[in-house]
Parts: sequence; structure tokens; C-alpha cells
Amino acid sequence: MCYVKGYLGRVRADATRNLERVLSTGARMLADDPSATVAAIAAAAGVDRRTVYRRFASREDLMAAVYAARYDAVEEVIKAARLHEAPVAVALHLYVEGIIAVNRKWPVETSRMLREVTLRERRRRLIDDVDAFLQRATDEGLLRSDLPPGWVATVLPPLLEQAAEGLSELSAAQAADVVVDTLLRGVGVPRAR
Amino acid sequence: MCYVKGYLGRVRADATRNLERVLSTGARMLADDPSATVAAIAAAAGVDRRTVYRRFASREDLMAAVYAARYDAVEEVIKAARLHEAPVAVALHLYVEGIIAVNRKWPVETSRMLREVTLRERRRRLIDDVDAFLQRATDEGLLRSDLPPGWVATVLPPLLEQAAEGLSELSAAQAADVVVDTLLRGVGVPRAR
DNA sequence: TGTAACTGCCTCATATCTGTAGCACTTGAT
DNA sequence: ATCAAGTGCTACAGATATGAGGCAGTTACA
Repeated sequence: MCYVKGYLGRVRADATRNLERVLSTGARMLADDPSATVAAIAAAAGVDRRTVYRRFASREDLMAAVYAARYDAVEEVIKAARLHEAPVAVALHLYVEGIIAVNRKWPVETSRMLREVTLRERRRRLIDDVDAFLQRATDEGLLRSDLPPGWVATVLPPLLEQAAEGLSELSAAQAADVVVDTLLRGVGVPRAR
Repeated sequence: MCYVKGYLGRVRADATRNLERVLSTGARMLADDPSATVAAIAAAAGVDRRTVYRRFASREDLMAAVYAARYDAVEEVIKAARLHEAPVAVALHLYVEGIIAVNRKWPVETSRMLREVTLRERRRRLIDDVDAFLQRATDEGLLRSDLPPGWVATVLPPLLEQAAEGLSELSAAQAADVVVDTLLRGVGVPRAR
């Protein structure tokens, strides 16, 4: 169990700052190498290893906190994009732009399963939300309906991941333009028919 | 140094069979979890851990052999697709289908850097080959030229990876149809203009 | 059938990572 | 200024992974 949750007393400002540093640095390190040691993460965050263990009960717990931080951001993006009510074209663009930003801030790979049940449920819900949106986008005529089921849902996450790091010189909004454009229209030159 | 390389004496048939089992099983295991232990790989291959170490000088050496096996397959695909001479549309389809098959047989993630210099050079050369091909495809009017440089090259590998495992009920050729179609034309419904 | 190659199993040393403990010290809030 | 919260440092035990040695037993090939 993470020490931060449930802690209701007074917390010093530098303590929370250190904690955020550990979280964001940990996200970067774990994204780069999922088997990064706690010592390496602590060193990169400019913090003693012991300090990490004072905040997080275990390495697994730290990872869970990183995942949770990412899921927080993703849920906010989905909420802001109003995936199940906004016009599909608008929602898609908002979602793409938001997730690219999230991928840059929390670049962790969440596909690797984690023991914590609540996290897996959150992940499942997020996937379901996006699936439902893509279904709606198909029903409303934005997306093609002649593709293998789940193909767009499968392709979208890695696409957003590549956009986050591959289009690093572009802002999230600009990168979203590229992604949505190439996703919908493809990278091929339209041929006269 | 891998024991197999440079070994010129007589080799028993079951020995080479065991070696192939270790390689392919290792590829699957390492793809699933890059930090899979040698013991786990050996157990999954139905072989003693000691046997693995008799063939490969170290864990790193085993990984290098797996990478090399994948690169062998990729190079063969590139050669068969005649990336720098065949008509771009044909070459693209052959390449996509071939790499999907390779991804299914050798699902290892090669993006993680390895110490061995020769492997990095091979990787570099493969990337350069594909880059050159994509440039030719753009010059010849198959691919759009108004996209950020390198965007297609960035997107293609993860796309082929997802196709290999996401479209598992399709053959490599059928999956290639889907990939090429959605890559060139996109997943959006073409709008009247 | 005999021989050489190969394997499985048990063991061992070494290294590394995890998680915990105690103590001196610094820093922030009041 | 004082006190409590928080940190850095050193050290330690336990677990686990890496390689390597030895030996009996088995299997392919002549």
C-alpha cells in the first residue's frame, strides 16, 4: 500500500515536491527500461533510495503509483474529450491530442500487467470507453466499417505513442493534426478512380 | 561469443534441434518479458539451464543470437521484396507481409539496444534500407510528400507489430492486405469533396 | 556395439536487487 | 527559535539471477 494514500496529516512542501520528482522520473525510467532498479530511479530523481521506500511500500507499489498517475491523466483527457457525447470528429481530435500530451508526461507502458486489481479495472474501463467511442464513430460514418473488428482500437495506442516521441519537435496539437489526418486519410496519395 | 558460431565439427541432430527450440522459445519469452530469466527460458524450452549456457556464453549472448535470427529473417524479407528495384506498390506489400510473418516467428523487440556492435550495424542498415525505400515510394507518387519527415518510417514498425499479434486469425497475406489498405487509404470514410 | 557427443542434475561462488534499521542532520511551519 | 517532519548515509539480511564445475547417464552415429 502506498504511503501517500490515506496520509491525512500535515505534509511539508519539499516532501511532496520530492514525491512528484520520484513519480515523474520513475515514469521516464520505467518507460525506458521496465526493469529499472529502485536505486537507479532514486539516483535519477536526485533522491536517496531510502526515501523512495519511505513513500512506497515496495517497488511494485511505486509502479502502481506511476500507473495510477497516468490513468488519472488519461481519465481526465477522456472526460474533457466527452468521448460519448461530443461530435465524433471533435472528440477524436481532442482525445488524440490529449493522449499525446499524456504520453509525453507519463510515457509508461501500461500493457504489462500489474497485480493491483483496481488498476486493472481502471485499465479495462479506459479500454472499454475508447472501444465504445470507436464504435460510435463507425456508426456515425466517420470510420470505415469494412475493417477487421478491433483493428483501429489496436492500432491507435501505438500510433499515439509514436506520435508522442517521434514528432517531438511538434506541439501536441500539431502532432494530433498529423495523427488524425494520416489515421483517417492514410499516408498514400489519393488515386483518381 | 556464441558457441555455435565457429563450431565446425560434427553436430548431432538432436543438439541442433534443442538449440532451435531454445532460440524460438527464447524469442517468445523475451518478447513477452524482456527480463525473463535464463532458467525460465530453459524450462519453457524443455531444456536444462546448464544446456543453454553450454551453447551461449551468457544471457546477453543468447539475446544476441535471438536478435541475429530475427535480423536474418528480416534481411531475407527485404531481399525477397526487392525494396530498391521492384515497383513500390508491390515491394510494399511483399515487405509488409514478410515482416508480419517475421514478427510472428521472432516477436522480439529489437528497439532495446544491445552491446554487440555487429548487431547494431545490421539494425542500422535495415533501417536505412526501409528509409530509402519509403523515400523512393514518396518520389514515385505512392506516398504523400506533405507529411513530417520520418513519420511513415516511425509508424510502420509498430503497425506491423500490432498486425502480427492483433490480426492473429488472419494469415500473414490477409493481414498485409489490411495493413497496406489502412496505411495508404486510412481508416476514415472517404468524404465527398 | 562401442565411442564420442550431449544432456540432466546437483552444487557452488559471485553479484545484484529488495526491503529494513538506526542515526545524524537539515528544513519547513508556527 | 523550537519542534517535528523529512532526508541522507551506512549497514545488513534475504532472495534471486548469473555463470561455472563435475559426473553419471543417455543418445546419435560409425
